[in-house]
Amino acid sequence: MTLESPSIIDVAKKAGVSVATASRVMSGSTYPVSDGTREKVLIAAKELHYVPNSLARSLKAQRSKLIAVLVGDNADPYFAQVARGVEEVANAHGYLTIICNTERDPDRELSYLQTLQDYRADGIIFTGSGSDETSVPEQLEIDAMVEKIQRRGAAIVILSPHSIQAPSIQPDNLGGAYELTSYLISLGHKRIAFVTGPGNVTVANQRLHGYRQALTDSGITPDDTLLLPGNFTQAGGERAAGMLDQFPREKRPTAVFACNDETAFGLMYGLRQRGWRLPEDISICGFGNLPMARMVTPSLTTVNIALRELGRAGAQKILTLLQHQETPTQETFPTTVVKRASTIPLEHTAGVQQ
Amino acid sequence: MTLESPSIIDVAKKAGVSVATASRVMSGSTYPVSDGTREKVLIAAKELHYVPNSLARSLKAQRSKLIAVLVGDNADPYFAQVARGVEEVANAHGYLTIICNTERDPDRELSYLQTLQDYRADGIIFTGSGSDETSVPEQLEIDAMVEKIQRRGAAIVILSPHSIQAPSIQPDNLGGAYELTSYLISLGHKRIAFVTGPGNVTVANQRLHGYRQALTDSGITPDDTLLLPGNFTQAGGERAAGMLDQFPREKRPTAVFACNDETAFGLMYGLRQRGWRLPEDISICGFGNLPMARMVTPSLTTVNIALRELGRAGAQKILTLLQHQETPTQETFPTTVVKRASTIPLEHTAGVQQ
DNA sequence: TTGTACGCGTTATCAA
DNA sequence: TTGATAACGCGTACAA
Repeated sequence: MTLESPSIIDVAKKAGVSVATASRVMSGSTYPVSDGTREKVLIAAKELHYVPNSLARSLKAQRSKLIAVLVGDNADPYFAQVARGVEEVANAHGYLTIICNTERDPDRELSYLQTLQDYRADGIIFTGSGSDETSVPEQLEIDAMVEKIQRRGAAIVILSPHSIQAPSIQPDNLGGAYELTSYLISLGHKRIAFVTGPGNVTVANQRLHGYRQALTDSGITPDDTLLLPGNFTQAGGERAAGMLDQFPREKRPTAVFACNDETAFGLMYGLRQRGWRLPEDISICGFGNLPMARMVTPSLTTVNIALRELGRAGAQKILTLLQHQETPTQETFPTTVVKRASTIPLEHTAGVQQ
Repeated sequence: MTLESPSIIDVAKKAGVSVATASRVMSGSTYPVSDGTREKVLIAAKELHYVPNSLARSLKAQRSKLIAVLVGDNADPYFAQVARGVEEVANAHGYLTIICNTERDPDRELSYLQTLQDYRADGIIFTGSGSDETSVPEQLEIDAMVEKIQRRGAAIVILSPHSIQAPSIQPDNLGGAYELTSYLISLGHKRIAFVTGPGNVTVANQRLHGYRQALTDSGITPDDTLLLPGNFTQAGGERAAGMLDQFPREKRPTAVFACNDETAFGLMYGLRQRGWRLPEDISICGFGNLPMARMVTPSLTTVNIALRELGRAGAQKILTLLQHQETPTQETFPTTVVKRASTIPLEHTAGVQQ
């Protein structure tokens, strides 16, 4: 019983060959090794239960076989799905996946970038922490860090709008929001409220723009009193429900576009708590098509983003970049409207004179 | 502009000291260094934007500052919450968190253990992949691998029943299920169905035992025709709904205990699809208290497990073990019944003669 | 086809 | 208090 794990030296000794030869066999080098020798080494390795030390290997090779995914919160279903996709592809190619919860805090983001540089992470995937504020004090440092990481040869990919410069795959937030709003309009709705995202997160603003554009294109003037502040959380949705409940009856919107599903869930819950009937009293829709969107009552109309697939695509792009192969700098990821029971025609909405 | 990141040699050169001295300053060693020299090194390091190479450091120190969490699927809210807690504590102590999706497949579990051994992961947290079958062919290999990892000095902690030998923190599944079932009984229910978990996953069986025990203790004979097969997923819950719908009216249960929340969500959805009214036609409860449990309609009665806190506790235990400090081998993690709207007294249930 | 010997970036041991 | 050097385990020029 060996207390220490055996090194390649032990394998070489046991096989009666040099370390170089043993290494060539174990590392799957293309270097020629005679079949007999190869066999001996493999047997020795098996008998010793030899496991190569990835740390040493990485140190030597200047690459770690680590891929990190930076998310706001891995317990948020949106990020969880993306991370799952990343891990799938990473694992299939022999990479480990590191999870980094930034809590949308630039300080934490920067701190993680430092650490990932320390570990010589081969790939870093940003998802969903991008803010409009190009003027956050940390931005300069983050940019510098990113550049440094890229110079080292690591690959960076962003899966949502972000101020940094890197290849990206972006869900079509604007298009999805436009289509979804158009759908509401096609149902007859004109007074459509919008629950915003946190502060100046770009994704949320893209959806807001899509919403506005669709209204304008249909000859409806966007009404800013119908903009309710949210923050991508259920709690934010519940607060919006409270505000909605305060509207004078004649000014009430007949539909609400919550800028993500979580918000829509909270909104539905909050409205029902206050005695509203859904969808009779108001149509509601979200964005993201989380697994629960189908399950809630009424089932939620929303915009589908194939999140797991997005994660997979992101990881693939990292791998492609690491192989110095060509890949588009900017890719758009399609979104599609999913029509369900939470949105109904205006004429079926309660309190609407036919 | 340097293309390569500077090493400690560069720092030493620039500061005009030896590598040893530079290292002593940078690594925060307790070794005495004169203030002047220390200053010089720190300035040089700052100017060069020196970042220590964690790989080399780990290789030398024989520890990686990596903590891995093995989960069935990180997109499952249960695991996502636990992983979040792990990451919080890990990050606060300078560790990176690696996510490993085993898909409950022993082969993948084994493969990941190998890789984690390669990387000299300092801590490994198992959560929720434990099965009753001690006879899976891989079990022997997994046991051997685990022992090897522990011999190396790495810490292993399990957060759910698992066949391997390691310190554990176990949610009180049996107690929670017992209490929850007792609550249903106190509402007057006698015909209580149970939707099981996948195959022979121990967690699910613990909950089943709690359910049975509570029935027996109340003088109700458990009826195996009320056991519906599930698999911890929404789809499983939907299937169970189909089976429930087939029951002859007089044999219908008046309440269902779904052995996790996901299953309960699917069950509620499936029943409603078939025209059932909830909770009037049947009381439903789950297990886990996921964030969505409160938001569904009707809000779900369930058993709370402080999952994020469980993850935190697991990571803490890892840290404690790594410092060779005392920590209980077996800890129980409390669970509490959360009463909500999805369960009602028997006499309020439709079709029940008063 | 095989072996020798060095370097990857740190830290620890020893000597000065 | 400081410096030279070995070691961690691996891969690879270069030599044989």
